[in-house]
Amino acid sequence: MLEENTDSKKTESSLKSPQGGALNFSFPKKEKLTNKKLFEALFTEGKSLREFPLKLIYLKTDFKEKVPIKVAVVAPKKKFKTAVQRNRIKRLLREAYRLNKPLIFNNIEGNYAFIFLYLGKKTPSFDEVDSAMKKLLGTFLNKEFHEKID
RNA sequence: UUAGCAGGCCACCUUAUCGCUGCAAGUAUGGGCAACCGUGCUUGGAGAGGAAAGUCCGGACACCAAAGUGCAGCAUAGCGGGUAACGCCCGUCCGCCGUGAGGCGAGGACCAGUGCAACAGAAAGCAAGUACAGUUCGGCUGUAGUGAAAUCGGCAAACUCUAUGCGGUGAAACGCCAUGUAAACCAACGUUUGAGGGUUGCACGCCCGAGUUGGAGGGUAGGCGGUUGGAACACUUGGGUAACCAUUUGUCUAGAUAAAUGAUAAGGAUAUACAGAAUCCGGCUUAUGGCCUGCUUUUAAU
RNA sequence: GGCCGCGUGGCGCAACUGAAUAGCGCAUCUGAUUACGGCUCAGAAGGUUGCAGGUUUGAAUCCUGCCGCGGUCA
Repeated sequence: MLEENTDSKKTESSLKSPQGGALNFSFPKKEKLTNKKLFEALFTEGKSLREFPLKLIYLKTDFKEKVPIKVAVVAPKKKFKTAVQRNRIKRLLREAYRLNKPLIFNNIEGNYAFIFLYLGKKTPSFDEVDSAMKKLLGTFLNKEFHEKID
């Protein structure tokens, strides 16, 4: 089932998938993580993966909304003092996630909450964030998804 | 052109694709007698700043069931004007700085009272008195020496006085809805002869008042309104030295809530400073790229 | 978003009612003592008082503006 989906990513059949479509690059409000309790749970119980300059904290949960993943993005205030820098980083992370969504959206079962942390010291370019995001999502899939199959 | 002074303006732009947040219209669907409301899709149009910042002043607005009186406290300080108001702005006098264009100034009062003055110096504020000279011979006058200041005063960004102003708390204000033990249990005090609470730091006064406080144990920390049309912006004419005021016509110009402006490609120039609204305005201060205009000096370099 | 508080040698503090030399403890360095080290004793170095202005004869202290850090709220 899942392998078929990855193979037929760019075909028309996957566009009609009930989960929102493989080529759906949208990032609506539903897919944002807003619950305070979930945040706390993530920081205490969540597992983490690193791919410099990014860090992913994730946790398997259930939501009321029919969305597979909820995502939040963090830029630390200690390293980046101005709001402009923090906004810039958060926008880049969000954009990178949005464009790489199809990598994981069709290969996942259940609900996950994600937090992306930025660990670098300087404001990055989009290419850096994008490549790191791709690697990070790949390792996430390998860990969670293949371990379960085995 | 370089240096300096003052004032004003702009804040990379255009197109395409993908994406985000409100608004309007249409449409599908669910609910409702209906008005409408929720969700999805499509189209159209809008979407951070000159400082949005610091939170340093001044207001609007909201609440405090008296928001009252007195004391305390705080702020301002030539004079005149502007303003909703101000510690802001304009004009002007004076003082200081600069060759100059110009800039800066908490700039009332020590003949109301209290206080302060290290070192040096004979003496630093009930006075006392060195040396020399002069002399109308009166411990009268001058000079020297110390010091910021020597019988003349100085210092109120010393207490203070004078004049004027200020009630307090800030959108996490405040109103409504939802959720949930729970009109649960134990102890103390009390029900008009009043426990306790509210009311500005204190006192008085005033108001509310049948519950309040503590223990043990537990619940929610969500949604809607406030929330963007305003001391608004642009322009016409008139008044005023100016700040500004009056007036004509026109425009609608962000409303997020883990928090909306980004990515990619192409072109103009190849590079883009400081920096992100959070209730809203008027200022001040600080950060910062570039352009334009007028003026100043020696006429120094071309 | 609002409201408070604090900045003094490397660290923790004092001097804040203006007075010329900014003090104390720990740590550091040098010497003495010891076979060596510690303890102890003697001595030394280390400060733009967070920064910049102002008032004053004189500022860590008073005033103004910045910078940094911390706390608090329904």
